[in-house]
Amino acid sequence: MGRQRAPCCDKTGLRKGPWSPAEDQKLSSYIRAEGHGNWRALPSKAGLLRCGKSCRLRWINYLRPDIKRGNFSRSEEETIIKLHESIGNKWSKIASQLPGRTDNEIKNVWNTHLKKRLALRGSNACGDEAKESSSSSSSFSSSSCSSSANSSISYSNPNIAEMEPFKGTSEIPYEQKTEDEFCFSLPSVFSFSENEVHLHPTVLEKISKIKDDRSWMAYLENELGLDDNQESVARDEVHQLGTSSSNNEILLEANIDPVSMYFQTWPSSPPTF
DNA sequence: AACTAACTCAACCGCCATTTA
DNA sequence: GTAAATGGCGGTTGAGTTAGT
Repeated sequence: MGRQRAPCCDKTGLRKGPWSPAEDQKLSSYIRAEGHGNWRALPSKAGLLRCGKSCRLRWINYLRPDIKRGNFSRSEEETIIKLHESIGNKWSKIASQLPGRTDNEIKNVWNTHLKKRLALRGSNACGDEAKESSSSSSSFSSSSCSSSANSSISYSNPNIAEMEPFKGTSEIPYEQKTEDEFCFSLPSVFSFSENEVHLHPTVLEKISKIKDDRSWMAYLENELGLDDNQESVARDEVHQLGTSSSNNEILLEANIDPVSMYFQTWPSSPPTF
């Protein structure tokens, strides 16, 4: 420790910055054919003008076939929050509990959404938190209100290896006590277990947007003292949306190979329909 | 329509841990 | 046992995008 070391590679003549489709294709096809082996040696073997580290990162964070893209589900967010509470910024360990998610992605979600949300939790009541999380671009909102009420997971469990996997769905009855609880429970109404259906990221994004919009509208209507029936109406609409068989069919139809989708749609953004 | 601020996320950097010679 | 090589991790940055004025 503390000893001097050479840089990971000679950076002269190496490309930096965003990866081009051709580079992705080279890297991807090389690793599929040969495996990555020695990362440092890989770029020259694969014909890439990139640092080995850069290749590794690109593969792990983007090209790996089992990568899951799209917004984080409510259960994923809760998992992150709870694991972070237990082990701190151990992103790779947290990522190991979330198949298909990368440490980098989790770190980004934490820094952009979850950290702020928890900060608000500390200073505000649940109502304010609902506003924040509903305006977030992240898919579902989690909250101390809902998670503490519905989770049996110990927050301070020091032994992560023994931690139970979190349920992808949680049953929340419609008889919520407050509008806040109702708003927080909305995402659960939609929780299609990811073990049951494989949703395309773009579909997930659309659904989460609908959910966010509706829960936010329901919240606003209550905050503004609009028709008392609004909440139940919104609740019914939400329920219908979440349980409609036609929606499920649409989602099932969206089971598309993410790798092939990726190579069909450059630049590196989630594919669009 | 133009400008600015805020946000997102892919990628880089540097350090630490582990493996190898 | 030691030093070098390599892999992996977490923090940070900055370009691109979106939202607000």
